[in-house]
Amino acid sequence: MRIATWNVNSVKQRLPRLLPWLDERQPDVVCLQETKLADEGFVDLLGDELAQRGYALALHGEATWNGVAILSRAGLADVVTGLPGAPGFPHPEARAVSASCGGIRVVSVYVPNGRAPGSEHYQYKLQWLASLREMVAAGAETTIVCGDMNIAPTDDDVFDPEAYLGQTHVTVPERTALAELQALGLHDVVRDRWPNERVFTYWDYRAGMFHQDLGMRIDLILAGAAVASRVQAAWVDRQARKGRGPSDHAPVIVDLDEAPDGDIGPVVPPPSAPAARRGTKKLPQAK
DNA sequence: ATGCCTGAAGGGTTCAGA
Repeated sequence: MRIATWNVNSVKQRLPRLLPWLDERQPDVVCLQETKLADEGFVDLLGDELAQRGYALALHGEATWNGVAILSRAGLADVVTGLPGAPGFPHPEARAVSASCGGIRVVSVYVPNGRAPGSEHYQYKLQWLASLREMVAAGAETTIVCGDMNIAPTDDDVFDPEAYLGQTHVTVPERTALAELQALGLHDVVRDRWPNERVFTYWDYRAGMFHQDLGMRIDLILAGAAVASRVQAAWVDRQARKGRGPSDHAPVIVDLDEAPDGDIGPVVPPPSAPAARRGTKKLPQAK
């Protein structure tokens, strides 16, 4: 089974990239973030296209901002929108949706940005993460949390730690909140697979940041033990960040072996070649 | 000089993003 997560930065703007990407990568489950569309608009825009490809939808969107979804052709049951008890800003925002897909509890999350350390939005981010942890704690073993965490787990996950001093995404409280979530038994499958590689998932649109590979790794797939033990491959699909009209985030993809009980296997054989491996050469750092 | 892009809302500009 192939599971992917992608912050598309507007599903409406990304349609010309999203549909070909689905056809090429053939994910069985897709977690989307920043859909920026209410559920009715989502269905009107691409409900038919997704149905043709065999995907069932779990949507939790709103107009203009945020918005998450799960697309699945590996089963879709027990959909829960939002996080129980999660704070709002000031009202609850569309930042989480969960569903059971092929025996796995899949959670698609778009963690609040935080804006500035110490700000109201930053406190909101930390409280929201505590609510996420509480929900996942109910069954972490068979859960996979996928999405834009808006936290770089370590300094190895940013192109230049000094460039982010005093900013969100790298502060100790944020990293602690992420570590507490992972302490439930969730494995960071991409870092586990590529422990010493330069791996990013987000590059700012401006100033040729992608071209220079000046990015951050903030989109994560965190798998409970029963899921992590099945990981065959885990990688960032940098191809999707190239070319015309990309999102500023790249998809993250994980392939799982069949469950030991034969619960579900891949519906379509996954493509053979992941994105080209990159070298480990250190690149010039931004000023 | 965080607002060098991008997207959204709504209007001839502002806010948000990380």
